[in-house]
Amino acid sequence: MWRMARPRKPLLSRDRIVEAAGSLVDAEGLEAVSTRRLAAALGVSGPSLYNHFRTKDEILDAVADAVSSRVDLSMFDGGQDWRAALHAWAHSYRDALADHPNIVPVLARGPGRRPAGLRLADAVFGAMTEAGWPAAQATRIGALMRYFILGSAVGSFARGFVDDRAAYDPADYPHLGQAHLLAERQREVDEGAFETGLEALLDGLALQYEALAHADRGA
Amino acid sequence: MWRMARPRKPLLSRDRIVEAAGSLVDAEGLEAVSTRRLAAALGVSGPSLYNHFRTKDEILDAVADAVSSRVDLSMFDGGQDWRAALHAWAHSYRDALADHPNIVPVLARGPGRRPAGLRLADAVFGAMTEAGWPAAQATRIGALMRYFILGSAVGSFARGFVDDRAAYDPADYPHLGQAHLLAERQREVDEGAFETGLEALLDGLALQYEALAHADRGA
DNA sequence: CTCCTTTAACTAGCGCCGGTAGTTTATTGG
DNA sequence: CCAATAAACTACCGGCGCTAGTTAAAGGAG
Repeated sequence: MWRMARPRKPLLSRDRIVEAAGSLVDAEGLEAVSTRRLAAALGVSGPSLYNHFRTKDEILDAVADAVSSRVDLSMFDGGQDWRAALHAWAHSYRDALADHPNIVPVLARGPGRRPAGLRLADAVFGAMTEAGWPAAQATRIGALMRYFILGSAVGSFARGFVDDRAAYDPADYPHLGQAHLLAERQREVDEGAFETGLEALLDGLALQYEALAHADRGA
Repeated sequence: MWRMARPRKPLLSRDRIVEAAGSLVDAEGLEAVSTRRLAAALGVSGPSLYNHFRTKDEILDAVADAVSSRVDLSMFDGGQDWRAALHAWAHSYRDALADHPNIVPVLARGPGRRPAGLRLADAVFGAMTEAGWPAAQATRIGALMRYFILGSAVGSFARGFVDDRAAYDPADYPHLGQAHLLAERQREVDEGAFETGLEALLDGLALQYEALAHADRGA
């Protein structure tokens, strides 16, 4: 028999680990990811992962960052209207998260030091100040957009309901008579609510923006 | 020595367990809660908890539901304006979550079957239809408010930044020169962003509401 | 009051977890 | 060429959620 030591070609790399971890998270959820299972999927023994990452959390952070890095930021480059850019960005952001909903809780731990997360914050802040928003407002816009998008991804509304009429007794919940129907229309409900909320948010911000422009002229 | 069997008075109750679990979550975070640690805090052996709950998740769900149940819903009873009611409700909801941020990820798993979560959904849906919103829109409003509030609680924006100028190299992030300042103004930044976003959301919904009334008159 | 079922505590232990220590051997830099 | 480093391994540690089986008190049925 043979004692396995350092192989001629490395079996692992950070990229390979992140990719396998991402697939596992997508396919089976966050709780299903253990270092042993991940290692097995890579054809390797558990502790080998620790030659490439210091902790399991570091691996998950890298997976989350890979998702963030897929968010399109190009709309902030062109001379696009701030509102249109924000709208396009929000959709790209949400789509990226909706493609990988299981990793969202990790993403929610904060833009922190993950480079792609920071790149998002940087791009939106830069574009808003460029468009004439004061710095304090630009910061708030970055934050509140993140709230809304993250919230829609982490807390699907419709997903929480069960397709079972009996679960929502009208004596307890007088207005939820149709709630069991939400279960089967999950995707549609969540997408509609997202779009409605996004439009409302942007309409409201546009109102603020106009007031700001007025105040400028007045001064 | 003595063999401990059934005590004269029960040492545990669901309420006592939920309360202790809530304190532990608040004080040390979700990951710090293990059934053994929780049991120790209650002066009891680990498996005893399973006489009162089927799983650890059930305990955490109960903690989350207790937080939800602290959200004020009274503003939906009085004949208050839908907008004012929604504003007051959103603040009460956010405050409840901000008081116990560590349990929010559990809450995010969905309004599901947790009774207090359902009560929230029921109240806001009922109030919006009462105010004249069509059912489909009322559902969306409930969902999108949840997105925003949950997102603000689960994904504090400012909390993610580090009070270290060097962490945000202007070569990588040209607009984040002041980002390290966010760390110390965390609370202020998140509260300001929440209020700005909430106002924008409500302003935008009011616009839609007016358009709706117009269409009604037109028909 | 007695007896029997149920209840609420316990101890022992299973399989899995994240992570460490120490070993082996191929690669790489001086 | 040789020393240092790197990348795999095996063996293990303490802690995890949870189950099984035990014990004795509580509570209801006759």
